[in-house]
Order: sequence, then structure tokens, then C-alpha cells
Amino acid sequence: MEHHLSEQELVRRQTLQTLRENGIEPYPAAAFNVTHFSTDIKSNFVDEAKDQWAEVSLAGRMMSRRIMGKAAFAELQDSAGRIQIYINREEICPGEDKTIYNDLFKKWCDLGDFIGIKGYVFRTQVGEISVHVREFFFLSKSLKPLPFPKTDEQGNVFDAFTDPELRYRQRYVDLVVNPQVKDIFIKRTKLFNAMREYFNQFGYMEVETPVLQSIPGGATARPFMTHHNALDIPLYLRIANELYLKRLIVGGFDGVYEFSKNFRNEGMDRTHNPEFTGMEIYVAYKDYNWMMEFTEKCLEHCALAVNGTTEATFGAHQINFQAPFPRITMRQSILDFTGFDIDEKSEEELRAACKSMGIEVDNSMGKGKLIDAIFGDKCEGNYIQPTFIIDYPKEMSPLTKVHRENPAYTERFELMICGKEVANAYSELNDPIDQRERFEEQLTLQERGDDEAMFIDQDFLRALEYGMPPTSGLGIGMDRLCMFLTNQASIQEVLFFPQMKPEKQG
RNA sequence: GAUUCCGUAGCUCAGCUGGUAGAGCAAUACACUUUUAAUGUAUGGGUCCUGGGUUCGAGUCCCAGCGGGAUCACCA
Repeated sequence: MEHHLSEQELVRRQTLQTLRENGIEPYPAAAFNVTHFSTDIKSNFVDEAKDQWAEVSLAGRMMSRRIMGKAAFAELQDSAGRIQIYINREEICPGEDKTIYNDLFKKWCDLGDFIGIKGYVFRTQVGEISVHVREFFFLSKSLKPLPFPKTDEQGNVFDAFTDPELRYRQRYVDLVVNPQVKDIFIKRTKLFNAMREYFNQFGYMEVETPVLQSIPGGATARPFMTHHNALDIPLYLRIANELYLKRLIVGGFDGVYEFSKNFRNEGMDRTHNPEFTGMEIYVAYKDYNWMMEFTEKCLEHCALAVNGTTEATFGAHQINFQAPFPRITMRQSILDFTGFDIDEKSEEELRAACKSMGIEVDNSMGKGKLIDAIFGDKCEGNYIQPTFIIDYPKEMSPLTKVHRENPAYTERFELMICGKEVANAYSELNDPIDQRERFEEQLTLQERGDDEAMFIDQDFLRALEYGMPPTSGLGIGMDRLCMFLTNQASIQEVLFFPQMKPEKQG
């Protein structure tokens, strides 16, 4: 593991020894009572009420230090932010013994070490709110030097810790030294909390369904495969949780939802990670029209909770999550951007249309895939503001109820933001005979060479045969939504630990 | 998977047509009682990603590999 230690690491290990030799435990067990956080002090302190700030106790990492002989300034970073502390030798070492200042603080403490301080809040000559230290405690030793970005008065950052590989592999370091990174993840948690809160107010129930599935259903994707030793059967990591949530609707719940880690054994890029988080919710006795309203209000609520406004910036785009969102049928969308009407067209006509538009096609593609190709190529990218694309062709929606007015289409919508799919919802197909036929069509597609067609889940069909109420379901790509709400172009920036190739072992 | 760029001190980076490895911060030592990218003086620190090749000589040129970024393709 550690076959080579740098000069600085050796020095810190030596200092660790020195601490012990002087009776100071570098990793003390006792709790340290924190009474205040850095940013609360800085935003609430007023000079007139400084008596209220006469006893504060903070803990965190020492991130910088400016020693001027018998006095010194340092910066303490806690979970909330940073605050300057002032240490005066005569005050923390009033007696003969000056060890705490001369040795412990000046020599045995390194940048990155955890310290605890007790003292009072004051304002320095240049006006910075700081903590005047009366007592100094050593809390934990840091043996590896952190990268220390510096910022000048104009806010220019020097020596920033920016190498993506290091940032992702050592996210703990990234979080310590890059406060803007921490903010993204705070927003991510706010997003999840806001969405939960929105669902819970209607009494919908958060549930857990299997991650290990013997039939990976509910979506079309290559699964990760594993093996259960005791049962001696193959198992798959879920690619979606849809079919299990619907079983719960069959079981009699009116509304169920789950934040689901899904796993897809496919390519990785800046919008795809092998494991990602979906949210799916199913509500009985509703249809996709109801679900559209529910979705736009939910997202408006979430945007407000995360950013305090429905406005969001994504790259060059200004987007607004204020409900309602426009609704456009897929037929109309394709008509708008290509002049081609997909209505009542045969597979051959669609294939010819694709070719004339310069879209690559092959013989494994059925009507659904051909239409999807046109939409993906010519339309999708144009929807910057949140927009519902509705009424998808039947062939590309095997789990969706046929449209009540036109059997060539289904009652399905996707929500597009900045040209990307963020949500997908249906009036759920609950006719078990129809569902079986749709699965069988998928099987035909599979035989034609479509390796993404769905597997047939016999138990799910059995559940439908017992009867499922009319239901609408919604799936949201949480990572993608998080990217839009935090203005991040890469999924790796909204995942604490994005997938990386294994590090080479030294 | 394709194309392209990158990998040098703990961090951020320089290093020209090949000729003894550089800076700032961080570290070490000393000085300094209100500094804030603290300051001043001095010092130490390198598997130049790995392995081959060309060459008298490779951080530099060539080949292969490893890792990463970007773009494209694939991917409900």
C-alpha cells in the first residue's frame, strides 16, 4: 500500500510520535462539545451584543496559519464554513509552561489537523469577525497534506484542486477544499427531501423493492448479472423497479414511490453512470393527464426548495420550472420540426422517411424505433424549457395503455429539459391480455435482432390478471434533474463517488 | 468503441529544435503580539505514469500499455 512516503508525510508521522512522547494523544476519544458554527457566528454577531458571544466552542480543521511571534491567526473550517481565530500566547498559556502555544500550536499542529477551541467572538482591527481563543484542544492528526487552494481579495483562486481524476477518486479531499462541491451535494439532498415531502403530503408511501431480481424488467437495458450461491440461480441487479411497484398497486396501496438505485451495464459518459438513481411513483385511479399536473407542480416545488426560485441556469440556458409546462404530441413535434406526419404510416414509409432525412436505420428497427429515431434526431434537442412530449407510438411503449382516442398511440409523456429526457410517465397498462401481447411483440423484436427488447415477466402478468386499478406512474431521472438544478454538465459532479476504473496498485 | 488532448515535487504548473530538473504555494529552521494569498532570511524535497525503442545522451522523439478529460458514436 504505502510503499513510498513523501518528505511531508514522514514529517507528520514524526510529529505524531512527538505528540505521544509529550503525553498528548493525537486521536483522543473524548467528545468535544461544539456550541457554535463558523458561519452562524459570522452572520449573526453584532458588536453591541458581544456579551452574548463570550463563550463559544468550535471544532474543525485548521486550514491556514499566520504566526507572528507571540500571537497568531489561523482559519478554522467546520462543516458550515470557515472562521478566523486569534491565538495569543500569554492568554492560552498564562503560567510558566508555554508548551501549548510554543510547541503544540506552533510546531505539532499541521494544516488539516482537527482542533477544538473555546473563546469569545470579537472583531479585529480590520473588521473581521474572529474568535479569540482562550483554550486550545488537539482533536485529530492529519498525516497527509491536503491541497490548499488560496483566494485573494478579488476572489481569484490560486492552486485550485481541479484534476477531475483526483477529485473523483478522493472525493473526501475535494469536499474538504472545494466548498462549491459541497454545495452541489447539499442541493442534491434538498432535492430528494423536497420530493419526498411533496409525495408524503398526499399520503403516498415510500417503499423498498428488490434490487436483486431474477427477471430484470420495467425497462430495456443490459443488466449486471450475479449469482446466488445457495439457490444456485442467476440474479440481476435491477434496471428499474416499475414492475414491483405496480405489484404493490395490485396489492391495494393507492400511492407508492421509491428512490431506486438502478444498474445498467452500458456505456459511461458525462450523462451516464452504471449505477444511477431513479424515482418512480404509481398512483391508483389516475391517468397521465393528472400525472402531468402532478409532475409540473412537484418540480416547481423542488426547484423552489433547492434554489429558492423556479429559475435555474444550465450552461448558456435559463430555464424556468414554473408550472404549467407546455404539452406537445409527438406527432405534432415531428410535424413541427420535419414537416413529416407519422400518422397512419407503415413501417416501410417510416423507414423511407428516415433515410430521406439522413437518419441511419437498420432492419431490426420496428415502427416505434424508427419514430423514436426521427424524434431523437430532429426534435428532442429543441426543447430547452420544461416541455411534455405526449402520446407516444404504441410500438415503443410496451407497458403503456393505448390512447383512449387513437389506438396507434399510447397515453405516455416524457418531460424534456434542455433537450434531455428527465421524466417518463404513463397511464399504466392494466389489461393483462394486452400486456401479454405487448410482451410477445417485444419477443418478436428480440428475434429480429433488437437486443434491448424486454423480457417477459410471468409473475407480473399473473398479478395483472388478479386486477390492477387504473393507475398512472411516473419515473424521474434524479441525477439528471439534479444536474439541471445545480448547473452541472457532468453526472460525475452530482454523484459523490462516480464509477472509475480501478486505481493502479503501486 | 472512434478521434483528440493530457499525465513533471504534497498542490497548481513551466520546462523551446534532445545536453546535469524549475517556479509559486505547502514543508523544515529562525525572527516577528491584530494578520488575512501575512512578511523577511535560510534549507530540504523528484519512479518526469509504466515498459520498450532510436541516440554518445530522452522529461523532450518513436512504439505499446495504464489512467484521466473533451468531442462523437452507442445507450428509453
